[in-house]
Amino acid sequence: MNKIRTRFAPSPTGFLHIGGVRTALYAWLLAKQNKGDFVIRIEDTDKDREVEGSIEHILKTFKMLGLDYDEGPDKPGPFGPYMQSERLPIYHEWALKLVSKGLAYGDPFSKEEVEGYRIDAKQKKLPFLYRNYRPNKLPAWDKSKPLRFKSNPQKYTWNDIVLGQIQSNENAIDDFILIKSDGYPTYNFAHIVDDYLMQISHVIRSQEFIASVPKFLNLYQALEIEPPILATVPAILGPDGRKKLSKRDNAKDILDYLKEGYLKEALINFMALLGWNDSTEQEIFNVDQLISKFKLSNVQKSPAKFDERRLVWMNGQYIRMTSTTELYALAKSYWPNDSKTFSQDYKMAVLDLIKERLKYLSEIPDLTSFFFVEPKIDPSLITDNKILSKIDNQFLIKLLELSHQRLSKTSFKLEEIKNTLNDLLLETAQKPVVLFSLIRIATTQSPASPSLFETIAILGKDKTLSRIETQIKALKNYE
RNA sequence: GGCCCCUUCGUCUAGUGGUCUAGGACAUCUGGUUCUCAUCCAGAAAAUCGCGGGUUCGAAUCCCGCAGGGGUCACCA
Repeated sequence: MNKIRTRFAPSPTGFLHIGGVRTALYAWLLAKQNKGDFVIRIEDTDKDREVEGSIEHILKTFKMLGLDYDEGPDKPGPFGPYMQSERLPIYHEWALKLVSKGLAYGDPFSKEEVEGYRIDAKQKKLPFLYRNYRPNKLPAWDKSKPLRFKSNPQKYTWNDIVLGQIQSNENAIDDFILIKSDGYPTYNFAHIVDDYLMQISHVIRSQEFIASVPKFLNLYQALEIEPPILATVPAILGPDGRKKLSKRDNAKDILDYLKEGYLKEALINFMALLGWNDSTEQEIFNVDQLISKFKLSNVQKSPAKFDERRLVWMNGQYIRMTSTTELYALAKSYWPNDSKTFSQDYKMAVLDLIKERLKYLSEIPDLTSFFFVEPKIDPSLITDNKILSKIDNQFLIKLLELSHQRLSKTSFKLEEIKNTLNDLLLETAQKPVVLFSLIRIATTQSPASPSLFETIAILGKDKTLSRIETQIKALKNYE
């Protein structure tokens, strides 16, 4: 059996979103699973649509996700170059093969004329078929006009690993353009030549190409080459479920997810599961498991809507599975500026504490600011608190004073803090909801924060006590 | 309009003729975990399997129609 070689062939028109990367991921998984090759080929045959910097951006996305490629524009291999714009002579050579066989001809019509035919067909509610207008005597190609393929309409039945058997009729076949008048090939032509020359075994692509497959099959026949194995992955729809995810609307750059602190393993797991599962109830798969379990034949036929909440959940799962040491390394660039002067041990302890409520790393500053900066007193935390607001101010002050006094006598080890405050609970006959909430507010000035004992243990004795003092003063000022 | 593809809880999905009065996960709701938020745990609600016929003792699963959705019909990929 020939080596399995898959490819991802983006055009450099911007960034990659969930949909694009998922298609690439499936191709990558298949290659890895079979010890094959994964190739990146840049389809830059439309100079008008090209966006500056896209290629670097796309390659960076692969690198950041850890989806390594064996050959690509910046990774030469035996079948290069991997930029279509650098392969123009190859396409011309193949085009001439068709010309010499009488299977390609110079387009005799102007753009306007073709457009006229198209409108005419539309008005008559007929499919527009260029071949109906094809002259009997094929015009020669002088390269100032596009080169068209002389199609040979017929029915096709082919097998798609995901979709199964697909049939088409003659109407799906038409004379399409092989080489544009600017000398660049069209996608329809270039990808077929390249996939063949690059010995691609499996072409995995998204659904919008399915309608063109009969045309491709017709061209393979004319070129007398074998088509690769085809697999069509379903589209990914936007959250509204109406249309497929697109850059125009809501789709986000994968690199942005990475920047926000989504872990690459979570992103990969999530994308893999958007349209694939291994027929079990397992939801969390590490990359190795994905490689060994992935099967194209298990890919869903119907399109899936992208629900970011599931991604958020999954990222949380991965954050919790990651050791704090590892997470600390990943989180380096996310700490707030004010944390600069604090030690690694301190930050590590903070991270360990907030880890279980972290959804993505860019939440770190919001969740941790009070560990690094003296928080501003926020009176509403008490006045808006259902229970504390009903308690007499004097009594709150007294509780804080007692807490201050008792805590000041301890060594501030976690166990001791715990015992001391529990004792105070008994002594003052207060419920945790009163005493602990009060101290928590005094020390964090935050509506939500990690558990009290751990929080103040990390904060340390000095800061804890001074913040309680500050709160007492503030309460006294309300008098 | 032609051609092609798709159709199970709000969402991602399991399911390949009987074990399905349809399972899991996300989201939602409720309760528990000495304080808030979260985590975790337990539980609830949530799909008459797009609709209509058929085949069969028996269908989400097979067949036929229909409907809805999507894609495509570029000198874009």
